[in-house]
Amino acid sequence: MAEDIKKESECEARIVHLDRLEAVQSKMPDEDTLLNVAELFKVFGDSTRTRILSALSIEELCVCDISALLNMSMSAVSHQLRILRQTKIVKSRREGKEIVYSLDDEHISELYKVALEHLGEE
Amino acid sequence: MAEDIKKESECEARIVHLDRLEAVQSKMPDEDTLLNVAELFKVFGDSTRTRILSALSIEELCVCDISALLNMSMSAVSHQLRILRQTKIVKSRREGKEIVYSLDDEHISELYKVALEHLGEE
DNA sequence: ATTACAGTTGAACAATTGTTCAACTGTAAT
DNA sequence: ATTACAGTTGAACAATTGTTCAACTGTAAT
Repeated sequence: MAEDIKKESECEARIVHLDRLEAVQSKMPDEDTLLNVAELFKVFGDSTRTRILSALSIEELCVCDISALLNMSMSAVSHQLRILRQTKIVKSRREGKEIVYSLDDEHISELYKVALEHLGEE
Repeated sequence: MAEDIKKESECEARIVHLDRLEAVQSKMPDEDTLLNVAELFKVFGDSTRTRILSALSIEELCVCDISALLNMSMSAVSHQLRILRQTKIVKSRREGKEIVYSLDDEHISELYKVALEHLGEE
């Protein structure tokens, strides 16, 4: 309904094409889904994390290795790995003193590949 | 007792698996490419921008419409559209008093779709 | 028991970022 | 010329975020 849109109490916006708006609104995914999409992309949207994912898409690595590879402190890497772990993008297992990280899902490297393709073509 | 214990370089990291590291390093894309990937994802990684892209993937819209759809000020929307324009993700054209925005590239909606799929399966 | 190592974690800080506000531009109609 | 509208833009502010630092945990070897 137009009720959802037309609510100028706080919003200053005027509706120019009401028909279009209603069509678009009915076809859009719900708010929650879009929030999740944004959240997923946000995790990918940091160069440290992108580099970690790029490395892990080739081979599993321990924190120490990643730290050396990126030339960053283990602490900094560990903080980022926590974010990747919490969003189910990487998983970890202990192996003696080391903790080995790998991608949690093959979907992840696909997303990464699609982005690379997009960049490669312009 | 001034004993000089500290003698390491800037990076504290030790290399644990030199062989692995070299293999991974040679297979990783160059620094610049990874930066671009991160930059692209970063643009997608904001819920306002994700919602704009979701809407534009259905139909082209003017700023006023988007503003009403998202229930946000035109200024806020315009700021985000500028970022999307600068990264070649959307394009705009003037039509009378309005400025109509649309997706610049079909790749964009594909990336968006892959992300939706990923979320749908867990 | 003690030591060394690999990694984690919270607090603190600096840098980045999204939205608001106010002033502005360009177009169309009066 | 003036007015109204659709949109843009820079400065300012608050909120978020990435890295450092220091203290900590867990495992393995002495």
